[in-house]
Amino acid sequence: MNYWLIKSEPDAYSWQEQLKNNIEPWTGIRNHQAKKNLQSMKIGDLAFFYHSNVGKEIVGIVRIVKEYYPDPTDPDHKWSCVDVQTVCSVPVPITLKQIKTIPELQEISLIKQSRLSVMPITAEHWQLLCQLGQVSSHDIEK
DNA sequence: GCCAACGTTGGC
DNA sequence: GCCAACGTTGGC
Repeated sequence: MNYWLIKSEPDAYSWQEQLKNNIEPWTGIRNHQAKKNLQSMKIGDLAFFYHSNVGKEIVGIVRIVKEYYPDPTDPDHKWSCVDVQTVCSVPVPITLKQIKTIPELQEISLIKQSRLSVMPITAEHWQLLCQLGQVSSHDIEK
């Protein structure tokens, strides 16, 4: 079981839309490092849903429900995507500002590689972030 | 293969 | 709106 964080600009695709859609193909990734991360995702993996640019906070949790397959939005058929399903909202959204104040979280890619849109999160960081967001373990059971 | 110029992301 | 950090393109 791996943990991830995926970014979306709410102007382009927001958590509110994700709540409505429930299952959504995570398309449009056009960066090699992000692609590598998408490729490593397994069914059942969990990912934080982060609002970049507007909000700048972790607002939800999704589960990977379909592994790496060709991105239908790529005319060149070079890039791929995964499907994610809504798991739950984060009761208390975790802001970037807050993350920056926590010494244990200074190493996460969200801070160290601010441009990366799909990144791994360690189990330790995942647990800590869940505590901060007051996500109960009951919320993320299958 | 190097590097300058340019484009994009995303925080501030 | 600005800018830092990348990524990409194209001339040499």
